[in-house]
Amino acid sequence: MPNPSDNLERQIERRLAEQQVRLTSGRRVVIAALAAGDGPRSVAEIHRRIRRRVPLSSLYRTLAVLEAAGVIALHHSSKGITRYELADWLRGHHHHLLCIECGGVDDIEIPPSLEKDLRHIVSRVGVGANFHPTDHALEIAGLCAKCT
Amino acid sequence: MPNPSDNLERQIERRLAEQQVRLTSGRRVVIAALAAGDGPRSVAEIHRRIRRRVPLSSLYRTLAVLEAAGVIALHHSSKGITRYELADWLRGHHHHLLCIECGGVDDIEIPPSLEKDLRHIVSRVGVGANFHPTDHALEIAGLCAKCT
DNA sequence: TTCCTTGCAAACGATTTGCATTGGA
DNA sequence: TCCAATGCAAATCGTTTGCAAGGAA
Repeated sequence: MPNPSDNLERQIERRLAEQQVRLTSGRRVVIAALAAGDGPRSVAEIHRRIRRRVPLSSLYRTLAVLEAAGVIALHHSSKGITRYELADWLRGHHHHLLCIECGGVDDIEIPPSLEKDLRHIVSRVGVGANFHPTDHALEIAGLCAKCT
Repeated sequence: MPNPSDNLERQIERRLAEQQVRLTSGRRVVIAALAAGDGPRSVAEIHRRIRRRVPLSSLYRTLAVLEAAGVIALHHSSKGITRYELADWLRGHHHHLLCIECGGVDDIEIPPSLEKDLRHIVSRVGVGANFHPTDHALEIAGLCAKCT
């Protein structure tokens, strides 16, 4: 039985090969840590999760390489903390829930009908502002289930 | 004829007085710099704009105080740059346009009907995710008029 | 072999803090 | 007056880089 994350890894392998970027063991470790999460992770969180098997400097370089290759994407949230997550084409278009109590960030996929409405809003705003939208993100702040 | 920014300053004075926070000359300078902009400003931009009359360390402290008092709000955008702007209750609820070419960030107010649709989406997403929304932000990335 | 990648340590830029001084309510 | 706010310099934090050593094509 095919494991969906096997498939994910194969997609990433193909992408990196196309871009002539080597998939080394350290890079695999970092990708696995990001794939395991259900939201964007900070560099410090990734570092902790992989139990420091990849030194910080290499971790930063790895993240930069993967971002340039389009495998992961940056997310900017509270307190100037930079977070990374798998790119949309790997994990699907989604939005974020930011808890104002615990500071956590979670991914959320919204139903197609709502996503359609949202795209409609974005395109109308773009026309009105003489701006050409290529992407959008809805960030919802509030209290998560745990902190309610 | 009353100047709208006089009114703004009075609102801020009242708010700070309520919170027993002193409105010193340095803080006035910083607030004026933020009120003059039409989008969130980075610390470096503010520092330049006030011609270094407030040293960096004091500027950081001032921004922290104003944020705690609810007069200004943080905004997180590309490259881990932290930006500040007047709080929503002072400048009205709005969203952001992020240019992927020049890195600029601009404020945009969207028409009430679209804002209503957006609130509707947010509340439906919240219910579905067992999350209690208190605020939302639509960040639209793309090409600004200048960079098209 | 030939580059690319890694690890370490040092460098860097942004932000924070300690402390003595100044200034506002 | 009296405590909060300021300015400076030093400390700290997250991130980047130079360089020599290790590893994959």
